[in-house]
Amino acid sequence: MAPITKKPTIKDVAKLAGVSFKTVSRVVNNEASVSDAVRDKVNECINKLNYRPNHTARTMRKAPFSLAFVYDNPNSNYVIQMQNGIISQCRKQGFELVIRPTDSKAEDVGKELAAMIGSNQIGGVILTPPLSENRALVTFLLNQGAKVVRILSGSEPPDDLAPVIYVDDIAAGDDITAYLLQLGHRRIAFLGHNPAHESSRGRLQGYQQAHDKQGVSVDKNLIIEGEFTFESGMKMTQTLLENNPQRPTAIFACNDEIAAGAVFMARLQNLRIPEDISIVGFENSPFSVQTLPHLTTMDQPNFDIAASAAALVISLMQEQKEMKTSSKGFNPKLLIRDSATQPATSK
Amino acid sequence: MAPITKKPTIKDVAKLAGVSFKTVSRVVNNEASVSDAVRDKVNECINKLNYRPNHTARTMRKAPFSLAFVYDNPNSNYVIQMQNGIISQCRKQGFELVIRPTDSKAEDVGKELAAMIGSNQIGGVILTPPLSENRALVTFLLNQGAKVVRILSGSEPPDDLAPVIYVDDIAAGDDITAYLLQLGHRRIAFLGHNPAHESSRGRLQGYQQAHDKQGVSVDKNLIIEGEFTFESGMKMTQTLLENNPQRPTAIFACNDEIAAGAVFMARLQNLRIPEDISIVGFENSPFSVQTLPHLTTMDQPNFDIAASAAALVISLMQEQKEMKTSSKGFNPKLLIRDSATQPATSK
DNA sequence: TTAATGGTTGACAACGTTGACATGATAACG
DNA sequence: CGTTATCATGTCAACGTTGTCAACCATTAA
Repeated sequence: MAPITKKPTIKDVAKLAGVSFKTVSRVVNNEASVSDAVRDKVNECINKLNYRPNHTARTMRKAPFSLAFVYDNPNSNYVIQMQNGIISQCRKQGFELVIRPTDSKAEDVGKELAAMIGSNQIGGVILTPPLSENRALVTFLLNQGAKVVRILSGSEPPDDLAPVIYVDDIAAGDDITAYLLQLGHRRIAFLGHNPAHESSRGRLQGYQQAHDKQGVSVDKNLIIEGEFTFESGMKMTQTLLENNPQRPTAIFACNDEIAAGAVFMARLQNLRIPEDISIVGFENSPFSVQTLPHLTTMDQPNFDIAASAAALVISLMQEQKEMKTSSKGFNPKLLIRDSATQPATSK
Repeated sequence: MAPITKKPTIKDVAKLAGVSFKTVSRVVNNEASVSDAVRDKVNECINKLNYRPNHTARTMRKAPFSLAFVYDNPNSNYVIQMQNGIISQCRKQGFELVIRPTDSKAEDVGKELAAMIGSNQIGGVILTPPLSENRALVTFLLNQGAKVVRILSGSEPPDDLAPVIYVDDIAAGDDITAYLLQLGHRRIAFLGHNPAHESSRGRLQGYQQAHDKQGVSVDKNLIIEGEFTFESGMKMTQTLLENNPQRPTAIFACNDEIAAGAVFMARLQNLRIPEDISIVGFENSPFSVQTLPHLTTMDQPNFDIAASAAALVISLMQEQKEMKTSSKGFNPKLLIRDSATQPATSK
């Protein structure tokens, strides 16, 4: 293809087709009242000139066609999955995505985003935890005139501020704990307790709930605090094994990265998995297949969650109404692989 | 902060300050000939109204202030690091980043990007391997009128098509191999050979080169083909150990993920690291600290590489000249941690 | 035959900004 | 004092598109 000299405009197309540029605009926007003959001729000229409507001019005359994805999350896998989900949806609807990583100083995020909204670059924002838990930020963004969708942990939207895509960590924590209990485990450790972390709280609550349902009591010594990292997973496992001479028969790790660390540490201690100790993860991230054996885990459909959030913001941007009722929930599903089995004693 | 009714424009500021809107424009753009008194008053009014220049209108009148980052890479850590580096630079210079993941079908990428360039959304593109190796794509994008910067493996730019940020994998492969040789290793395995993968080729070449310099011959059986993944790292290690009764004393893994897989598998085979076998990685990714011991590796400054690529595209977009000479090279540096030591025999 | 209808099309302004140019005031110079 | 250069500011068109409204033509109803 030859180098282009200048980008063709709607007027160039109009001249070539012998119609007014307004008619071309009508064709481009698929408006009704254009005769078939004219429509065909215009389309032909558009192709001939390789004309692309100027996104910028369009945005100026109408509304922004871009949305922002704000993340403050050390987990690259999570971010990339979310990002890909959002982009996939954006592409389908002709929207563009602008990325905004941040360093958790929520105030600065607010200012920066306000600048982007104020400058008409973006019309909508998708927030993930922990940013999405910041109600002040949400309110602030709404007041700036942006559409906001939050991705949150919970069994229902916490308020009517803005639509929420929620993931039920309690039910999921319950499910996977129930699975371990049903296998016969009675001493199940919980790795990754973190009161400041919404998902961690939810999963722990589900863990507790499943025990209660079965009338099994929880040994508090088996609940270990830590970060959502591989390294922390190793350390927590070490702590767990050192402090509990009566070894737990199973470990519920709060995410796959912790679980991978737990598998690694357990092997270092010459424990076989799952024969000596069962280990389950959470999220179905790439980490879950970076262990031997592969992890039984909860499959959390991040891509779909993100796509669904994107679809929601876009619909908010298109309709002018508020649609506060359009929240949607996702339930992670148990994904059985090879890292959990019946405890030795019950065999 | 109260909900805003309508975004203030330059004219609102002008009215409030009692000057013409052109003067406000001058203040906003930091142009010279504005008296201090007026400048101060205008700035005051800008703050009072919380005015933000409309990015869209600006883009239309001048040139696009956005660039695209195109990736086709399964490695989330890499993508996120690059992305963060680019964004950090963009932010400094008031540019915006648009993300474009793709599924390696180069032709579609070209079309999509052409559409974005044609519609004036973006003025520049940053390409990473393997997309950046596709000269047809680069030429195509240049012909569309975009500025292009490629990130490539090599010791110098391969051509004058467009500026290149290049990472010298050969020198780096040489460096880390030389380190192992200098420790006394004579049987060093190479994991992750992949002729289709530019970086893999370069690192292997460096590996060979270091051996040649020392007059040490390479045992071809120690060069194992595979993917850049944890799982492949495990498999390659297993193959390596099975096929070589005379065990290598060190492993050079083509990246940290492979190395982590190697560490895991070596442990499964009851090998101590580094006492029984030294293992080094490449990239200094998060994987390099997700093993015990932490990996000696080559530190590849992805963030800085990306920031530098971004700075380059932006300068190309700003200057109208071509700047074909502005390529820049990076050399990964040896990062010594705990996974490599002298071989047992030489102790 | 005339008026009303409905489907196509075009003329023009507008979005918010910057660039080119014009104007007015002040300072510098002979 | 008159002329010119310099600085500060303003006026207006333009970027490429869409919204508003008017105009046109062909058909149908009265």
